[in-house]
Amino acid sequence: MRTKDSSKKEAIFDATLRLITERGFHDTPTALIAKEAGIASGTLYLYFASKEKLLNQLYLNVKQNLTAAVMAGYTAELTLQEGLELVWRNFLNHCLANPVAFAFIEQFENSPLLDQATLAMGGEIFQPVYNLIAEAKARKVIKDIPTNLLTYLFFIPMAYFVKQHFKLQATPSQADITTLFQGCWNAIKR
Amino acid sequence: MRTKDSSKKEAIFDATLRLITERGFHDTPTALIAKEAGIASGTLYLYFASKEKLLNQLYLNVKQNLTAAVMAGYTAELTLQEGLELVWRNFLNHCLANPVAFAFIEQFENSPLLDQATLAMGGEIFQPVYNLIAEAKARKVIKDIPTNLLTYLFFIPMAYFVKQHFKLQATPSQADITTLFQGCWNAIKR
Amino acid sequence: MRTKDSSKKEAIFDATLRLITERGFHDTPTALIAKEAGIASGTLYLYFASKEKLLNQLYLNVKQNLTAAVMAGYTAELTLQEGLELVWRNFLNHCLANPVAFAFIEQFENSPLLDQATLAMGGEIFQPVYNLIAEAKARKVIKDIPTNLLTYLFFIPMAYFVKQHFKLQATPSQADITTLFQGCWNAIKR
Amino acid sequence: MRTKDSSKKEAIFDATLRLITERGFHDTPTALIAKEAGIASGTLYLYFASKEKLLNQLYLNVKQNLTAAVMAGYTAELTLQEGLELVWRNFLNHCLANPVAFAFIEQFENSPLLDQATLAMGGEIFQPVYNLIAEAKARKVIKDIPTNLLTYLFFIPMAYFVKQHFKLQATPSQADITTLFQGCWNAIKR
DNA sequence: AATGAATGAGCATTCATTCAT
DNA sequence: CATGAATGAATGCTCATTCAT
Repeated sequence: MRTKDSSKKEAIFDATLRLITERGFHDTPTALIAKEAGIASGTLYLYFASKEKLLNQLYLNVKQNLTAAVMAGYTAELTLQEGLELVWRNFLNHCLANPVAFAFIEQFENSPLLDQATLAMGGEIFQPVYNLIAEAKARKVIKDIPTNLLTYLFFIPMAYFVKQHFKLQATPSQADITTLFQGCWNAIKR
Repeated sequence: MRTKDSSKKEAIFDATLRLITERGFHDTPTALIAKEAGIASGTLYLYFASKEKLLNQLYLNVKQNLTAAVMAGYTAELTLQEGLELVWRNFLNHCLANPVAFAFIEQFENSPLLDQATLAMGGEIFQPVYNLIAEAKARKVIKDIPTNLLTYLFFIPMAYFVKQHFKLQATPSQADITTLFQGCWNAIKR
Repeated sequence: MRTKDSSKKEAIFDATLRLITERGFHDTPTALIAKEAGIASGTLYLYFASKEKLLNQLYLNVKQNLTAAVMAGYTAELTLQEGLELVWRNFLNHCLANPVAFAFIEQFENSPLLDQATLAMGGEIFQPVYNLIAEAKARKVIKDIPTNLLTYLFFIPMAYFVKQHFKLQATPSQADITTLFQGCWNAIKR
Repeated sequence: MRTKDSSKKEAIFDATLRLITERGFHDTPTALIAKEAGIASGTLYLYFASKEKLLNQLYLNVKQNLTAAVMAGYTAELTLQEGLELVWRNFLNHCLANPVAFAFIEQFENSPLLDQATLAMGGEIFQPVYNLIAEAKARKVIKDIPTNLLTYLFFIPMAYFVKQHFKLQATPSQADITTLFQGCWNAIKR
């Protein structure tokens, strides 16, 4: 008996991520995913119940990695403002370093394949970041307005910025990044 | 007066828009679009060379309507700050009033079906809005930073805000809208 | 005493019989049979060369049990007429008590999976019953017509009767049973 | 526009009937049915919603033909006994002439693919035959026992007889047929 | 002997597009 | 112009069977 290798799950995730962002959900047959992952087409169904389930699990996996990267290096030693900037830059850097992952999240969140349960879990994954925002608000470092609005103002322009660069296959300049951060910060600071 | 042709094209656009946002690209067969548009399935191909072309043309059409709505009511009498707020609120209101159209733009921009030529034309359509931003920048009403960054900071959080409300089927409060506008404005103002 | 092997074979037979009659041939994967039998999917192939072989062997096994039950209690003390009635009622009772087994025989005999060799062996298994018929014929208790016709006339209406009751999940009344026996008997008696 | 030809439905029925009885339900892919029917694989779905629906409709069609054949030539001029014999022989002759159709009915009635609605309709189709039996009973030509039992006693042995001959690819003798009829008649006559 | 992960051929069904009418 | 029947390539998924452990 061969043992069910968890590395195989990773291989499937990798192949899927690459193919989906290159070709879209449609036009990415499971047979192709399997081939790229180096397994037989049927084997995929040993690890995932359906293509849809695979995609949803991949989404969670990618989002988990994103959150981990975003919170990396955060310690209580940092001031809240420093912490927020760290998080903002971590987010940006992770997206730039993993444009495929980020493109997938964007694409999948706008797709009917994302099921409600996964959406909910995806929200929870991001909780650490929301907590940081909430604390900064409580400590009066940033404006006292709804947390979701703070998130939109602080992160979304940057996310869109990254997406545009990915689409155009361009690399953003440090100057632009700093300018953008200033703008995002001004939007929420006290 | 519309010719017979263009009215049929409109019918196809309408049907497509509704179906796509309800069911997604992948679950919207051309046969269904034709049926909803009140024509035979083959007739669709007299007006559009392929499903992909139809979608790209629809995208342009929707974006055109959005731009028109965004610039509605703008006159030289307004100060630039007043003009920007008008434009911002027009954008928001149009999206809220046409959530289907907006959802389609979002979904399509994150899809590999959007071809490069259409993407470029879509950018041009929005030119009037960019011009306003550029002028405000030149007149030192807002920061002197790249126009694209200004656009992201000023519009994108609001667009995302609308999208979230659409997903949750909720109506945003006037208070949130005003708060959000303040944030967007703070991000770009001098 | 059963060896370890034969008990496993029995377990496979039991599981197959139950599953096939519940779900039909086409919806009963070998993997499920193995699971229900408490063995690994590969193990099944240590006992049977293929699914088809398993089914054919099961058919023989079930038919053997049926024949044994049908002849149970038969002794030389009985008159031939009494013997035939005993056999007829044994048949009916066994089928009612084992509707799953009977349904399987019916289903399998009408399936292309039944191979010629098995069909022939199945006929031989029933030989004791044919012998009884033949003897009754020789002793002029029943009509002097081909034995196979006698079998059809005497048994088949009852078999069909049981099948209908199984399909409708109903239990036949004693009155109907007696009436039916009278009919079957009238068909063959001198 | 090509017109939806009803002869195509017939062609599909014919091809299905032949293939199913030759190879069984499994091992008869829709693609093969289509090929044999001289149409493209997708075309089949223009005429039948699914393979299962096709099979159920075919069953009804075949049963209808059987009933029509069974009642052929029946007139009020005949005595009830003559009528019953006509019907019995019609049944036999139709089955012998259309062994494929008969094998299909048998196979399908023992399959989980037969849906409840079709089963019910199939019963109704046979109503004329039941009526004849009921009338003969009322007129005291045959025994006063439940109609279903009369049907089993009168028809089922013959049906089984035909099935055996079909399986063995043999042709029954006139002598056997007459003998069998005598038996069936004795089973139900007053 | 036993396991169960792995295989890959095979199948029902869909759908963008074509074309005879 | 318009129709909708016809096409057939493509796809997600199943399952009997094999084989490394």
